[in-house]
Amino acid sequence: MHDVALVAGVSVKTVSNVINGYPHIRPGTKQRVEEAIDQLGYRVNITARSLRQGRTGMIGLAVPELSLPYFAELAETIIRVAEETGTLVLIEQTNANRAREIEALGSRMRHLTDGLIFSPLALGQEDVDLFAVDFPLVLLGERVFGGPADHVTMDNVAAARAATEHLIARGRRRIAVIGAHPGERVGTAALRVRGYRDAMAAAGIPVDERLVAEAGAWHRSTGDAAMTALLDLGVEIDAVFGLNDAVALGAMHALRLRGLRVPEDVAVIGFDDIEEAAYSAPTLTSVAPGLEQIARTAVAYLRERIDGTAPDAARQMVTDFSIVTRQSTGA
Amino acid sequence: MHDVALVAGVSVKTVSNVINGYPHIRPGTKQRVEEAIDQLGYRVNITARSLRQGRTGMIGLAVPELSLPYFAELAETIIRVAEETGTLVLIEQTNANRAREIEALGSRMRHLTDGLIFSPLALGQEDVDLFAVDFPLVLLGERVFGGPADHVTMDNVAAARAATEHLIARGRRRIAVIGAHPGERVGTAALRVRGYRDAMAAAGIPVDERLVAEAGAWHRSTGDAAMTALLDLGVEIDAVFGLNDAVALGAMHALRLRGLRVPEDVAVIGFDDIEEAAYSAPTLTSVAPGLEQIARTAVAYLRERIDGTAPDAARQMVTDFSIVTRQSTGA
DNA sequence: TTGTAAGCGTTATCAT
DNA sequence: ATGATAACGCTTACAA
Repeated sequence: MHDVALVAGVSVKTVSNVINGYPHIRPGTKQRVEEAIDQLGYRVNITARSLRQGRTGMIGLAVPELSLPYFAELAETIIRVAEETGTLVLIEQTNANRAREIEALGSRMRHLTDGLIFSPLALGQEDVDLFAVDFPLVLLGERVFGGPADHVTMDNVAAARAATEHLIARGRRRIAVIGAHPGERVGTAALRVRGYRDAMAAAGIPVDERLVAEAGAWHRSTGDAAMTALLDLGVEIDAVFGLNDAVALGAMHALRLRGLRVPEDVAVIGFDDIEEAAYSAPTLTSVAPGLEQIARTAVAYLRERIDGTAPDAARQMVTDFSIVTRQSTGA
Repeated sequence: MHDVALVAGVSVKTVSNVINGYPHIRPGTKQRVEEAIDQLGYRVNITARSLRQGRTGMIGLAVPELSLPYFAELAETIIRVAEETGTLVLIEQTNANRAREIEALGSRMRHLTDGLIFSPLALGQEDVDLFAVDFPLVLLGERVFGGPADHVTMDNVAAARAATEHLIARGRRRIAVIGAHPGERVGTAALRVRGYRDAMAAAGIPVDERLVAEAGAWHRSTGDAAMTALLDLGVEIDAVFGLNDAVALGAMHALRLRGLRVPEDVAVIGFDDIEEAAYSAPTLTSVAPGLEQIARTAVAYLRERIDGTAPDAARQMVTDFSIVTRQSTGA
């Protein structure tokens, strides 16, 4: 910058003014500076600017793992949306590990990012105080409610209820749930199971507790295993509600191995509407969470916190959902 | 840091020494400093350190899009591996767009990262000069060979040949290829098609050019479309080689719609061995590229360039591959 | 409209 | 073994 000033015959301050679009500059001066910048191939040093301004222009995104399609799609969307305001995204993978999630709230990425979008999977309601941090924070998901940070979530109970009603409307009554977390009060699993129970109760169908199957981590493999265990029980099943698409896809895999047809013998619905759902065999009906809306809201909330234009009180945004009907439930 | 020095009764330099593990410090001094750090909750300001050292401890990763499973898994692995040496990863999505890929080589991320791992999809051999940059760069993939930067690639010709031989060994002769890029000389598609032709020639099977189907972007949707077009031609087909797993999965989807059974009527093999391949219906045989090795090599190469311990000449590493046999070819 | 000077929080140099 | 001081490259008061 010093060199540019020298070449243009101005001071560094004027160079800085030109770079930052300060309006009151004589056109001739501006042009000379810009020529000097081109001539020298000068680029501002973001690190120095960050140090001076106390901001880096980066935000953090803490997710369990990018190899989980939902989080890959979430990251893709957040990076794309953040870029619209010139914000870069630093991704941290927590592996849904408690210690790593706690670390994400105070790690090295702090002081390097202006704020954090955090999707916890191990921390829960009992850890709510950990989210009272002194930097801009937006929480995603359903592990924590009423916490001290902005929160973007969806109405999981209503969405799960709608998913279950979708199955009931197609004549299914022996509906299994895969992915429950027994003992959990809040949290995605608990809320979705509650929605399932609500729908069953409203339809007057008693819930066979054997059909509520646990699966800790929501992967294809755990869905596969849980479904297999369920089939081994020998209980009658005519539908499956996978608490996310991965377990639903794993469950379909297990059903296929047993020679059961989807949807003729067993209808299957998932949750997340990942891209894969549109290409699985059969294609998978799923609850679409509106990723774009989630991402836009989260980035906007965080931006407002960073800029200091947000209200003091923590906000909560409940995003929309819809059901995308595909072959696995008879489309 | 100033405050810590004050509390510990030492100079800032000593605090810095303690933080950076400088060996010649009296144990008592060290302890006082550490206590002061704890007491004040002090954390070093990475931005200031970066400014002073001229390094940020971050590297860039430019990929087409995280919602493509292969690149999500690649990003997952690179982030994990980089973390082992305390390196953070800033991801940039180029959307396989030429302008954005060029920008990735000179964007704002420069000056903010110590180097770049770049997987180009639009730039090719004719752009080789663009890769002669003045910062540490490691290229991934097969778009460019003999360029001025370190390069991690696999032997695509051999791998594609092995994939084709896998099909031939199972008695298939009418083998379609999906995902060709006509007119391309180097580049992933061209190399894999060459491997296919080599295998066919070695087995004495003439190549029916109608079976070499184009698909520009390698998505499930384009694989689906290309397969459908191929079936519309009415040519006989008993196997499909999808040039990546996404097109192979899309092709399986199209086959299914036409009532063709995999593998009985048509065997299918893919490329990349993404996690989904193990759970598709049927499960998909695929060429596994050894992601961990690719990631480790790329990060190590970049690290050595950054540290100045790499040789002057550009290096090229050819990573291993293997074929994972699954149901789609009769496992 | 432009320039001067201070300072962001570190680390490197050089003393001591 | 530790300290004083000068940078790193930029932006922001404030002055002119």
